[in-house]
Amino acid sequence: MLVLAYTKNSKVSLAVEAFDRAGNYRFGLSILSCNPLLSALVKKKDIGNTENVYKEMIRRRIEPNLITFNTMINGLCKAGKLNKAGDLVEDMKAWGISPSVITYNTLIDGYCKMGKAGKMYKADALLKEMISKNIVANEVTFNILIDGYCKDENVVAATKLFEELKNRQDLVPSVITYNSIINGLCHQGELDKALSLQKEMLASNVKPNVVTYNVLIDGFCKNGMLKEAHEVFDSMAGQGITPTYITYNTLINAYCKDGEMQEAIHLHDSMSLVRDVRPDDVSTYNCLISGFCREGNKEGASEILDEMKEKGVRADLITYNILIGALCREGESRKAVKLLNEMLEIGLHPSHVTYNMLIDGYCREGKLATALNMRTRMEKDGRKANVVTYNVLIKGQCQKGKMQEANGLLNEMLEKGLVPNRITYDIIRDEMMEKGFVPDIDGHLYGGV
DNA sequence: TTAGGGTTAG
Repeated sequence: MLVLAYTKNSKVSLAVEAFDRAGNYRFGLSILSCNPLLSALVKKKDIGNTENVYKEMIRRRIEPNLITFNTMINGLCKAGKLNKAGDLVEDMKAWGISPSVITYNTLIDGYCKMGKAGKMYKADALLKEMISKNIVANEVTFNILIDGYCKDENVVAATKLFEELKNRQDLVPSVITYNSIINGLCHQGELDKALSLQKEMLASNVKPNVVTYNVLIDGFCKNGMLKEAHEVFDSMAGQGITPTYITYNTLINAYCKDGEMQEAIHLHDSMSLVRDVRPDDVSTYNCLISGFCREGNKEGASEILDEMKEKGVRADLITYNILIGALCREGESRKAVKLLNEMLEIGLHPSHVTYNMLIDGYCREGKLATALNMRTRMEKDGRKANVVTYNVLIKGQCQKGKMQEANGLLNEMLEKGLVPNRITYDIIRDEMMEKGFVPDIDGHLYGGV
């Protein structure tokens, strides 16, 4: 009972401890406590403990049910462990449990959100497999695929599914469907189409929500139409929609990127006048710090940091990343490493972004050996080198004229199954080919050059 | 089980 009580009170680590103790004292633990605990751990993105609790459940012969498997598969997908998630589908069958529409939706979403080429092909294959097993796709299935195609910059495929959904007798598009497709259109710069879909929502009795407005505001901002973005923002009140801190962050960030720090600060100040909007979220401060750093205004940035301290708002991973990035770009990698150590001291786990910026910082200063040491440190910290890491290192080697070393890194990256992106090709073209060096790597790379 | 903002390489 203790496990469930702690889980319900969001005391997840205490719940895990109670779960462990329950094993030793042989207290009865039922699936009714285990499933919520697994679900809470997944929500906390604590995949390590999620997997441990699951293994322990099996060891203690607590029989998993459909919800257990769906929760586990969701957790593994969110952690990017798609293969393990697939294995669990086989496990559940062995337990005599058939995958449900939720199982398939979860897996399809996992593939949709994976950053790999051809992921939508895999997602579509899963959809076909699901249909072949007479499991009927629901509105969520459509939403997941529509969003996946939009993020894959294939709005045509997304629109096709959207039309299919509208033609179905048993299903209707929801606000989430519309938001996904409006977001996709915004990213393609098709603001007119996005706005007409917003009108279509009203005609179909689907009420736009704050996300709809956030997406439109961001769309206008990212297409350099700040005035129009502000107009959408101003129109919210008339529709009875209250902006959230995300709405403000979107606009504040756009003004920061436009170099209009005055307007950004003004917006931040005005947040405190709106009911239910917290002006002291760390993410809003991050927008402002990033804005000041971008224009090289150190005083501005430290004023914001001081204000955060005054108000008791703690810097997070992204705050540190912004500051580390700024120092690295200014050739102050040593100071940046001090911040890296500081974040470790206060218990913040540096991300790929943190390490990649530091590696890039050293490369910019021509300190290639130190850059490679930083990669070692990164991997010791459990962050595997990714495409950005290799791009940065390859460029660093090229700029020092070390073409064989650059080529070696390129091969290494391909051997690890990392997929080169547009920037990799730009580096090869601009740095390698330009210097008359022909990359001595296997054929599949040339397709994109 | 699904949608929105803030940090990296050009």
